[in-house]
Formats: sequence, structure tokens, C-alpha cells
Amino acid sequence: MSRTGSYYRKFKDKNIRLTTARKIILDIFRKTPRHLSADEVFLLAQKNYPGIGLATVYRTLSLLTHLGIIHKLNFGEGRNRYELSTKSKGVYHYHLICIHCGKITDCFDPEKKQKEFIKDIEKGLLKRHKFKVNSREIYFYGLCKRCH
Amino acid sequence: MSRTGSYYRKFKDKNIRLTTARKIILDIFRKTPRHLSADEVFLLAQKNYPGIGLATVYRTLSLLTHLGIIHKLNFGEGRNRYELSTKSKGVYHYHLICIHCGKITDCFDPEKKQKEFIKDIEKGLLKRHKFKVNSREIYFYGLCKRCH
DNA sequence: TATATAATGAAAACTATTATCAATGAGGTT
DNA sequence: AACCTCATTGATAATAGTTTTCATTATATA
Repeated sequence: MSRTGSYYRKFKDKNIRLTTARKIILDIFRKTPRHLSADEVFLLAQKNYPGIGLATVYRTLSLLTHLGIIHKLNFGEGRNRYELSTKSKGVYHYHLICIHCGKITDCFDPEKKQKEFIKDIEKGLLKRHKFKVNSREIYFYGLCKRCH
Repeated sequence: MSRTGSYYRKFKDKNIRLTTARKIILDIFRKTPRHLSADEVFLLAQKNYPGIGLATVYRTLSLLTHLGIIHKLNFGEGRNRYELSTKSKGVYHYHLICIHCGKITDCFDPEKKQKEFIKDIEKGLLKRHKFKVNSREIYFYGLCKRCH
């Protein structure tokens, strides 16, 4: 089954209707490996589906977030951004934010070791705080290659 | 020299005026070990300084953030929160956010080991991405003690 | 104390997001 | 295929957090 199909099944299982808007937006995330704002999703969606409304975009983003399909991010810009959360299932990744130019970089685990680090921390949280981690967000703020 | 004094010096060094509003707000952060929203800071500030305006609070939060004295946080609530950043100099800490009840917990490093983990990751970022980390924000989303 | 100007308070402006509501369309049933 | 139910939609208004504007005030220095 295609990846898309597995998302669609998630909808069916919960009696959530598979509308054009939802399919289009899901597709955008599958094709765009970036952190998209609601506005950016809206503009991209309009290309294939001119009639779509901004409110629907917001509602869909909220829905997909609650389904765990996408992940809400915040880089301190005064707006939220979203990305497919599938990646984070197997591979953890960090976000690097340059405090000078604002550039945001995805950084994937180069070493297995680091993933184990995080897992280790999460085990500790469960043991000591009885906190069951579902997902994690790791932001590093600093100066990027071009800014120092 | 008192801790306050060291902040005041930071102001002097940059020719930033030490006004009543700034002293009051700095004091709030020194006394309140919580993640405060602009509104909460505003309400607390008014107790000692009834005339203070909300705009000044926002301006001061922005100033203190740029000076590196406080740190801007976002827990996906639709507003920003702030905390003194001194803590993070020596001791790293994580934020646990319960996706059910919304409770936010500060979690300090129980083990030296974990701090070393993070340092290790940051060394890798410098080496591979030429990214110099200034500060980090680590959020764990999941279910808290009372919600599972 | 006088001076220059950074900082302030009040209010308006701006921007992201959410709520409202009548109209539409998805998906099951006949 | 026609029908039916109600979740979903688009348009718009409403809300809320934050930023900007501008005349006034207060800080730091001479």
C-alpha cells in the first residue's frame, strides 16, 4: 500500500471524511520537505484547488496535528510551522536556528549514538517523572556557518 | 556583587538606560521560577509599579531576550513565555509538556551524563555543520504522571 | 540644573488564529 | 442512481497576542 493509503486508512478508522482539501494538504506535506506555515500551505493548496479557504487550512492543520500525522513547530517567528512527523519515528532530527540570519536547518542524526542519548533521557523521564514521551522537539539556537 | 548588579552592569556596558520598568521586570524574573507570559509579567509588574504599560513589558521582554538574560519559550499555546536563562548556563533543563492536561514541568538534569550527551551533540553540530550553539531548547511532549 | 535623547504610556494598527453560520459534499442506505 | 444525514467547507467576523506610532517623560551626563 502506498504511503498515502496508510494515511487514508487512519482517516477511515476514525470516521473522518476524506475530503479534497485534506487530500491536497496531505499531499503538500508529502511533497514538500520544509517547515510550512499555514499561509504557505494555503498558497500551495490553491494551485491545485483554487476554491480552498484559509479556515479550512487551519482546521486541517489542527486535525493532522491531533492525528499525529504532522508536527507543529515554533521557531519564535510569531507563527507556527508544520512538518510531516513520520520522519521522527525512526530518525530523530534537530532544528538549528541561526540567531543572526534566521536560517533554519534540519539536522538529522549522523550517529546512532545520539539517538540512543535521547532514548536514554526519555527512559529517565519515565522512571523519575512517570512521564511517557510521545514526541520531542529539539532546537539549537546559535550562529550558522555563514554568520560567524 | 549581587546577581542584580551583574545584570545592571550588562546594561551600562551597552549604554542601555536602567529604568524603573526594567528593574521591576528583571526582579520579577529573579523571584519567579516560572515560565511567564507577557501578560503575567504585566500583572506582576503593576503591583510594584502601577503606571507601567503593556507595551513597555513587551519591549523589555524583547530587550532582555536580545541581551541573553531571559529566554523565549513556546509551548504551542498561542503565546510566548519567558524564563531567566542563567540556569541553562550550568545546568541544562528540559520542558515536559503533557498533551492531555497541558501541564508544563521543568526537568533538571538528574545525571551529569545527560549534560554530556547534549554537549556531545553540540560538538558534532560545530564540526559537521559549522553551527555554533548558543542555547538550546528541548521539549518533550507526552503524558504526565496524572494523565496515564 | 540643564540638556540630549532614550524610553515610556496610551492607543491604534497589525497579524495569526479561531469561531460563526449558512451552504455544500462525503459516504452510507434504499 | 437518488436520497439522506451530518461532517465539512468557504466567507467573514471576531479574538488575542504583539508591534508600531507619537507626544510626553525621565535617565544619564556635562
